[in-house]
Amino acid sequence: MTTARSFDAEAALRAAGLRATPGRSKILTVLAYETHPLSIERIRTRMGSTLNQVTLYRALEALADVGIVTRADMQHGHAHYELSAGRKHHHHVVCRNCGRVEDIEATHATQPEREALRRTKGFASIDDYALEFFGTCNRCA
Amino acid sequence: MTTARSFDAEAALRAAGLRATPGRSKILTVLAYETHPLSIERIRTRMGSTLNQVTLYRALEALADVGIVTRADMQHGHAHYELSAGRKHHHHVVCRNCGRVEDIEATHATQPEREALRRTKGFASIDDYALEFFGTCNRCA
DNA sequence: TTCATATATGCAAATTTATTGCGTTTATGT
DNA sequence: ACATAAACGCAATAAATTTGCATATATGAA
Repeated sequence: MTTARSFDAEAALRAAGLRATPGRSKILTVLAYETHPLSIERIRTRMGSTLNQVTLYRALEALADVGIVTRADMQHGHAHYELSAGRKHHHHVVCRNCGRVEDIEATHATQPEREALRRTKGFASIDDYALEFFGTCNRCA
Repeated sequence: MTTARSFDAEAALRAAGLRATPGRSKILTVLAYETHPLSIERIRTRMGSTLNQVTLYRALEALADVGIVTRADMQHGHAHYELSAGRKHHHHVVCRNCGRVEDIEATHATQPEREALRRTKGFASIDDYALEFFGTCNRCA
């Protein structure tokens, strides 16, 4: 399994056909130490904010396009990203009150993408899915 | 089952403790005729754009708070809303290329919220979830 | 190792999406 | 028909994201 410490950002980038620039490597290193999806703002501060805002947006878009990171929506009004490479697909539980996020393992025995594809009429392929739960965390309850 | 034609917007509003204003009723009527989540922009144009932008945002927030509508994220960079009152929980399949959306019925035998709650450590309750699939539609394939 | 070049970055500006404050209007219960 | 809390509209602002273009750099080939 890919752990935070052993994650090789540059290798992942090159394997995906992207250039291994310092900025992108730093982004991935930051994300590799996190267990939750981070907002762009957070990624920025964790990086030390050397990378230009626009570049950060573009880098995350590129990383998402090749599947190294995944974009998640926590209904907070802005995008969140997390490392997907080397991680098991998992779901998020989001506190409606304070925004706290907890990961839970994927619960499905079967691949939900397959099941979903069988049920659609107009789709040729389904390659990913996002599952978010919403509720109240213990601290807010 | 609640169909588009029979949906009583004013009754739904009052039952939820909200005032039945023309603007809100119109929003719900618009949504009732749709099978997909609509962007705020779309809702606005479908309404005939009499309602102020800010009021529209606030109305949708209020409607989402009481559960009449549901907010969905199609990874398009802005919020989408659909009527939830009277509809079965369902999922969305989103085309990454053109944005086309197709609904599919909920596939789970058990309530996923329950399963999720059992698996969390820090949550007191989970009352909703969102499941979106991403892929390529036939037309774009 | 140097070089050519597609790729990535940075800056400034613009756009899109969403929010706030506040005074006025209106739906609703009495 | 009245009082009043809830909604609304307007103007301004904030937050999130994107675009165009000039410069810099990672990478493969010579």
